[in-house]
Amino acid sequence: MTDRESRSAQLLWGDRTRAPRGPKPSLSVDRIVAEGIELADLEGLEALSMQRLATELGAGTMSLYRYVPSKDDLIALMLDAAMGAPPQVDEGVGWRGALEACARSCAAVFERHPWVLSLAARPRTMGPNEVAYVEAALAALSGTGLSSAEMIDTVVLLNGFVRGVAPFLAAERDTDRRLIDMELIAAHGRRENYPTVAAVLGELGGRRHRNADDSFEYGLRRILDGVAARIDAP
Amino acid sequence: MTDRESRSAQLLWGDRTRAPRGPKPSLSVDRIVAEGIELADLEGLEALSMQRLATELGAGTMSLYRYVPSKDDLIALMLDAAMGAPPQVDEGVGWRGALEACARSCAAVFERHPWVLSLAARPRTMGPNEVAYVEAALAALSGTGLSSAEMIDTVVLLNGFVRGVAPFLAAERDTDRRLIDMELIAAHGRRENYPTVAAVLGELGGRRHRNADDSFEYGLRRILDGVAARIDAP
DNA sequence: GCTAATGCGCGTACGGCGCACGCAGTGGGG
DNA sequence: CCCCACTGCGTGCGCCGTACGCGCATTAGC
Repeated sequence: MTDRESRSAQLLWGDRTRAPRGPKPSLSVDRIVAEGIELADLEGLEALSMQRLATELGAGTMSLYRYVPSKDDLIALMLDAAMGAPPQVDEGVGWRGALEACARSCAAVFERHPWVLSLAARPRTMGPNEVAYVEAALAALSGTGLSSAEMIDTVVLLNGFVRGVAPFLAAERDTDRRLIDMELIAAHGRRENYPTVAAVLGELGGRRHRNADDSFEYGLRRILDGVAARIDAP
Repeated sequence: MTDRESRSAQLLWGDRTRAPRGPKPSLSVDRIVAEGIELADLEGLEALSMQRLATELGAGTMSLYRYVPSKDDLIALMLDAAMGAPPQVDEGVGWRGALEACARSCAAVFERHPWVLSLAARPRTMGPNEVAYVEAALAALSGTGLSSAEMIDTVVLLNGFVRGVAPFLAAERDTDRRLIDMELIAAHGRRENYPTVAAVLGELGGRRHRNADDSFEYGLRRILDGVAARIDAP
């Protein structure tokens, strides 16, 4: 419980009621966080500075520090707020349907807020919404007969997959930016170092457009098939 | 082929021979990149500044820019260098053994160089080593009867899993830092919002230490099981 | 060996960053 | 009504990435 994390943890988990003494605040943590998310969505995390954010809010730069202890804490709040609550799962869809719903909802968040990815890639303390996602996934698995360790590992597996593929999906959706730039490789005479890549990409280039959703669904199905096999035959 | 990417692409993919005119350089791109990796390993990416790096190398800050066009380009070079070459795969281990070797080697890199994770989470242009990993994985799958699209999707799935799961593994290895801090949640009276999480974590807390390698192996097996099912029954 | 061309190390400077500090003013509780 | 907790925010500090250009080392061509 160091100072550094207790500050952001207090804001993440504590209530934000303040003593009604003194003048009314003209801003609020929620408004700052919301504006920060909007700015990060529009121009990326690197465009988010306290000065820029304050300007956007029509306030002085230092005024923000009345609400948020540091930029890092603000970003932690933005991360959890951007996640939002996990989806409501219909009864009767089974563990598989529930996990699919969680995974798809999570992937949708990463698509809407790409900057979340680089933040979620580092170890941190999860906020209420993030833990709620874990709760939903664990609850879905609680009747399957998996052990506690296996349940956690399954959630880790699924969450890891969604977070890991998101950059690939983003790259597949973006027709300009190529993760693997075969022209660049060929231009430097390295094409023969990667024969299989060249062959596979060449064959695919002839086909109609690569669909990022297909990649996601393919991976999701393989994972859930593997988990199902484990559940059915322990 | 914008200016911004052609610069780093040139360094990533081009040869680094220089005309032998003028005085001998006292540094080299490789030495700068290596020192940058060491610094990032020891103190994290946020401690890596050009001034700090130059001091570490016993050079003036601006001297680095004779070798590297910008900090971003340096980081791109560090990323690919930190990946290293993919593992040599023994003949006869089959597609499954080869993919396992790639996945484990990749995970080892992320454990040695945690800062790579936050970089790999954003869309970028892959370097020679990264593409070599893809080549190795695709080559392993080339005799399985999967279509080109399915081969790519499988590589994306596996790579996504390894990258997504790495932060969890790091958190499991770190006994202090908790991704889910149940004491913190309880301290704010939110424990009852997450009954399943509390139950599962409580049951696990009684057991001896959580092993990160177990989580990784569990996920890897489920994924490969799912892929095997697809290969055997198309 | 001389000269011109070239690449090198790096000092200086600029704009922007996060944020510590402290001041002036506001408005509710006693 | 007065006190003081609390507000917005101006100023200033240290650090950041890097554009620019100077002085010098080194080599190619003569």
